[in-house]
Amino acid sequence: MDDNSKKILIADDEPDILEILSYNLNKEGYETMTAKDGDEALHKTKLFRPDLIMLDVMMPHKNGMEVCKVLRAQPSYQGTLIVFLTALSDETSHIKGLEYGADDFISKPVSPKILISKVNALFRRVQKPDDKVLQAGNIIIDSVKFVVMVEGREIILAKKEFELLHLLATKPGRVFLRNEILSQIWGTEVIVGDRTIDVHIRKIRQKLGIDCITTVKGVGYKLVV
Amino acid sequence: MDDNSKKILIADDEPDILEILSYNLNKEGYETMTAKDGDEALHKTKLFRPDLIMLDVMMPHKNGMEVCKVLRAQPSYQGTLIVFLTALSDETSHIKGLEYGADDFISKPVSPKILISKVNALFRRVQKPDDKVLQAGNIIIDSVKFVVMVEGREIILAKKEFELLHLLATKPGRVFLRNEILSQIWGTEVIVGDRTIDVHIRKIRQKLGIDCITTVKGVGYKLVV
DNA sequence: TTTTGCGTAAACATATTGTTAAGATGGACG
DNA sequence: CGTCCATCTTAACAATATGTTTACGCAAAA
Repeated sequence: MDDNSKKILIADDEPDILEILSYNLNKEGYETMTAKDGDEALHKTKLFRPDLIMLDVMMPHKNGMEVCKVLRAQPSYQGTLIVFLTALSDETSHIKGLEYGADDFISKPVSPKILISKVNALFRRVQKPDDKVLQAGNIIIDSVKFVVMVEGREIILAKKEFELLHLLATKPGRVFLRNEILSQIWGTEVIVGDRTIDVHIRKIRQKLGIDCITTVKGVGYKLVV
Repeated sequence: MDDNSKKILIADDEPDILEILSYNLNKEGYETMTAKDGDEALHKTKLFRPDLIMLDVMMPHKNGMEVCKVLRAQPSYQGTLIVFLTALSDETSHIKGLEYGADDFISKPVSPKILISKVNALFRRVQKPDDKVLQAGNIIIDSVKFVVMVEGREIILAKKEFELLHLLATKPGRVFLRNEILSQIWGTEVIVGDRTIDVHIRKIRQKLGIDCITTVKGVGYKLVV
């Protein structure tokens, strides 16, 4: 954080937006680069490995959602922060964006103050070490004791089940793509069938007794609070 | 170094303060969690049972003094350490804080050095002199006499068995990974087979006669209370 | 309608641990 | 110095929990 050599890629088809954003981020000490469409964004992401990517929702050659989906499906970019640039009114984009694994939204027209505070907050959040005790709603996940507490009951999960629930609980409400889950829990070398995740999800639902994991068809799973 | 794993709750409405404090405390080996106002502090205190609570005097939804007063009124939190975060000049807070049962004060802006030394000092002060005798549930482990008491019976364990049980009893409920157990009891140079741990666990279970050690498959063992 | 994606249960495969007994080691002691 | 004895470790096998696949059903989307 003191060495603000964080790299930020900004993708938007309007040159004015690119300029305003990079001007303000540069002033704050961030290193920026720009792309004018989705394909260029993907290409430059591979090249420069930015720490944060700001994607305009509406862009030529792959819109923001598509770029996000492509990136999130690859293990190497799952730690990368992704922020969407949306029109102020656009509510549906927020919902869809979360499903695809966005970390935040910035609405246009952009206020420099909000921009900076959001970006700073995101980086702050990321570098925090993983908590040993997670809480999401009335579920407490204790990695130290290796138990899950639900409504006072103490529930024992098998290892994979525990890991899966723990992953979802790191970002409650956010959807995790099936690819993301696979690479986080099984790693990239191991290859397991599609039904495997379902079965584990089912066991978790069964053992917890409450309906806390929601299926987002065609996308993945998320923990609801 | 010394494996503290003491839990510290930090309550402040300024994110920057939370970040600075938890960063420094984490680096020192403490486990931290945060709250952004008084109500959240109380809630998380009940949930996570921290060993020390750092309260900003000025917070939304119950200020530090109020939180302190609530906690001190309950017997279960009288052993909990409470520290106030105050502005440097604020003399009256010190006096009032002492009346409410504060254990120390840390003035903002916070110096990491002072922070760490104060926190360490507080824990040193409350540390029990007799950790030669551990108790977990109805099991008493006496490192001086080298015996274990279970339900009045005096049981003699072999050296390795004793060390293993003692290790588990230092943190009842916590899961110890097999690797952890190996490095703690056998050290890093010695290499023993996987079954060795199992056999010792078995002997302990057999000798104690009660089922106090739980297997967490794929992870390790823990002592239940 | 056809296709796609997910839920479910049972069968199957695997990994991890429990158990037992048999060497290996080293100290105590005559 | 040799014997006894407790402890530690290992190997072999049994038992079980866990993980994965298969097969099939259902519902919603194309």
